[in-house]
Amino acid sequence: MAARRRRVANRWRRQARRFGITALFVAVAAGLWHFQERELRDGLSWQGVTTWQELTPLSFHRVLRNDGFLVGWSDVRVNPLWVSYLLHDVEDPNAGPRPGFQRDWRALWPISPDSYFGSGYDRGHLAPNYAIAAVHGSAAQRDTFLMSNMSPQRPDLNRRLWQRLEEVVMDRFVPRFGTLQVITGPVFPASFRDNVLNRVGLVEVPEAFYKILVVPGEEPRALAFLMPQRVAGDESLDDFLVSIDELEARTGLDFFPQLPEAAAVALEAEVETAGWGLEAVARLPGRF
DNA sequence: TTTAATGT
Repeated sequence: MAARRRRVANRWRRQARRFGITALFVAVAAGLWHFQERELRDGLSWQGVTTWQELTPLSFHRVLRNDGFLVGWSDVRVNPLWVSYLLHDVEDPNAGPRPGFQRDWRALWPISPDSYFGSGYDRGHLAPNYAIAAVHGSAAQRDTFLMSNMSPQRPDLNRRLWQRLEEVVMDRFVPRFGTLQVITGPVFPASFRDNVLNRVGLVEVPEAFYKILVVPGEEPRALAFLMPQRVAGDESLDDFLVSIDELEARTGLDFFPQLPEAAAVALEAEVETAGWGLEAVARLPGRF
């Protein structure tokens, strides 16, 4: 009788030890994953990964790590709230042929490549095809065609004004400064009714789009644009300059959470165009 | 320098 009780107790002890070892292994593996993931994210962002100022259902998002860029994906708005990437000067910039749009299976909702069909909106890249492909290669280029990198854009914005801005960034600013951190994304209407109803299928339609350019360094400089959906397309780019503070107020995001307060004030409070040579490129004609 | 994308 006593021998049998001892056998049972021993079996339980062995089970407990086995469970403990498994739990320890899982904890260590999760810790290693977390540490490595944080390193990889930090390598794709300047002064910290963009996050919300206050956590609400509309500001909640999760970070999708792609080849060459990060996406702050919202399953509530069914949009990227921001994308973040680095561009640097390359010898012979060129991109392969456009690989075609793909569903992103990490998204909660089924957003297929044809889900904008007949809506009157373009599948607008946030992380751009050409610049990402030229700097980060063809695997990164394929990732820019994931539907998690798209937001509904009016054709006159996407193909004209926004395209001109993307071209100036890659062809003028990147060679001029060597390295550029870019954060870009949509701005949504304040009206809850629009948030719920103004959608292409499941995808909420933004009212505007922002793009932030930062030249990293001891004394970083930044330029920020806010462009509405309805544009003619041939406007001067400097018509759309805003401060980063204004974009943080409109989006509820903190774009550079590790930037010290004094540096943030210097960089974000005012529109400062000195040194960018914007006047020379603000009216360059579109490609299409 | 076809770096945007639709609809056929």
